[in-house]
Amino acid sequence: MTTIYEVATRAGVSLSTVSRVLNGNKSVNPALAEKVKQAASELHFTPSQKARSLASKHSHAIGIVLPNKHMLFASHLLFSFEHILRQHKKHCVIAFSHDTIESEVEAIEFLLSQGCDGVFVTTISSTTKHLHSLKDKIVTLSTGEAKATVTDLSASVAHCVSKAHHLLSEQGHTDIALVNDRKTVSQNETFLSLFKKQLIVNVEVDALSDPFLDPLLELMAKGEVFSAIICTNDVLVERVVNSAKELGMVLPSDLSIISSRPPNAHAEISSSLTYNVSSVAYSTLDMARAAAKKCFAAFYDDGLDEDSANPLSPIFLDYGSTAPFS
Amino acid sequence: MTTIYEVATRAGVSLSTVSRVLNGNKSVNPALAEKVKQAASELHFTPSQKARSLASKHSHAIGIVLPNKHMLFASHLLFSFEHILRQHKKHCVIAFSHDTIESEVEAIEFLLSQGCDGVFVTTISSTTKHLHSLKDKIVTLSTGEAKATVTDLSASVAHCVSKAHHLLSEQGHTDIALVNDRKTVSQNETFLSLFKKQLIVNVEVDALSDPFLDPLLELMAKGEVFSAIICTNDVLVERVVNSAKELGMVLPSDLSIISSRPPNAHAEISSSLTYNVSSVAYSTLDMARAAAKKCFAAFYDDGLDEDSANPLSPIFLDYGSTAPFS
DNA sequence: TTGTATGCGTTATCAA
DNA sequence: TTGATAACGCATACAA
Repeated sequence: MTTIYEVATRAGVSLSTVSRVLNGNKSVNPALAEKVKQAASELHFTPSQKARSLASKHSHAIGIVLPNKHMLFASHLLFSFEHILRQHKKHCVIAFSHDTIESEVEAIEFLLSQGCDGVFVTTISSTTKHLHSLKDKIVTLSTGEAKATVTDLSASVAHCVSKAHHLLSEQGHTDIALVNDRKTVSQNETFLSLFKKQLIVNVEVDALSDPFLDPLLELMAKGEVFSAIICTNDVLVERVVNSAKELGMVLPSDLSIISSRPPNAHAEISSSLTYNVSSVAYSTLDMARAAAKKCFAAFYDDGLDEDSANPLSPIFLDYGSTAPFS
Repeated sequence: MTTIYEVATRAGVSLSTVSRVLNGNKSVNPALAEKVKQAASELHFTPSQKARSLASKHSHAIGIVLPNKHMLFASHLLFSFEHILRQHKKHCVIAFSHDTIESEVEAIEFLLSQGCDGVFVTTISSTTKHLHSLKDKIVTLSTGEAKATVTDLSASVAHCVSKAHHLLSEQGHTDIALVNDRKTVSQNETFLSLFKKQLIVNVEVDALSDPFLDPLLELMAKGEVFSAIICTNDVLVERVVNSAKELGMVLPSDLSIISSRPPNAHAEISSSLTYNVSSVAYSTLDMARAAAKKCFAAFYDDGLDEDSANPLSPIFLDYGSTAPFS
């Protein structure tokens, strides 16, 4: 392994000059700088991360806590996250939480003990007192409404529902129904006020195992008319679509259906659906970008500048399952 | 951060004694050792990986190259791999290759430049000359038959086919057919000799897009009888199953069907199948174990001992789609 | 068996 | 602007 010292001798300067040039922050004589760069490239010099992280405060390693082995969503997020990190010459150390708070804490502590500058948690985002002491080393993906005490990436299904509602409203729909399986949404007065109370069906998550559960029929039983439905879950969408077809409805002209994906779901169409459903969801790329930015700001002094100030916002994926109200 | 030196003073010994106790290799006075452990735990001492990796030769970081964002198989492998690594106090740095050789090389070099002791490559496993120089730092998951020049984990679909054949033979089947989409298998004389030539259907991968392709009909057209079929691909299985049902066959009594999964597929049943198909595949846990073992042996002096010498072998997942021949 | 001293390859702090 | 030199926290060869 070639060291900074060898580069120094070859360039005829001291090692501290080399360090300055390579880190490029301090002012150096351009002529010398050129010499150093030349020598460095000739020797194929690669600074030792080991030494570098010992001498400086940072290891340039960022930990990421992943949920479990079925990481459909997380794999996309991880992919983008790693891509961004590598562009900034930082690397990504992973650890799985096994969907429990204890294991999540374990994973975080492990990553930190391994020298990570900080940790990005994509899972439960529990913020126990245990973690409170190292909160400035943690960025979480907060998918709920409850704010954590750590730096978090706020992404919520309520925002998605809101965006979906907005889109439908723009298309002229006034009677919009909500088929909801989220406690967080059903408690969020702000978003619920967008809907007529009668046009909301709340479905318990465990009730989904009942194959006879038919949200569409439940809605119709209320005797109200509606021209569009927002579902917070793909299974619910499937039920509604199938039911609508059985009832002889023509989609989307008779009924606009839109899926409002939770933040930790793909921003991609579900292959199990027989009907392509438009959806409102967060882009994993956007999330990764936002997460990286938060991490850089929290773990390092110099924040990532880039095209700044684009808050995390749901995107609309139009697969033609909504139509203007006529 | 509490250092080894503080532990030393508190325990009333020198720092080298502390180092010895904590690394547990050299002989130390049990009494002193106890003191040191006590002091260490009282101070919540956690050795700095940064310093440790600079002073010693190892960073205790192992890189893993993942294929792409759709990592269905790799996520399971990663999960198990990380679990094993963490048990041995090593951590897992990831990088994605984007399914090209160039990006794979990039990923490997990046991981190595970040100080990883070695890299486990789960993807293309190309072994260009470029990588040959650092072959002792690379373990690959070789899913083909072609041996790489680096340390590799040999896993092949041919082994799976062989195992499937063996299982069916044990059940009394003598006329076994093979529906194959793998070039590597169709060139492997050893395994093909298990089958009667007439009972082999080779399907080009791109031919799978043709919905009228019916391997079962092709087989039957050969005028031979057979009581069992081995498929090297889930799509093929689906075709065979559907076709068999249309022909009025009762599964599995009329026909045993078994899926011989390629090494880089889940060892889980595919949810897209309407019929549960038994399969022969590698367990991702086994693969992770084997990979970890190879990595430890290649990157560190002390190999992982554990229950040694269990070579990677396909497992049988019985979902009842095979029946004894009668 | 234990303690001392040196080195690992950088970054950071001083003088010059 | 540059160059010595001191950390960084630990492992380890060597001396005691």
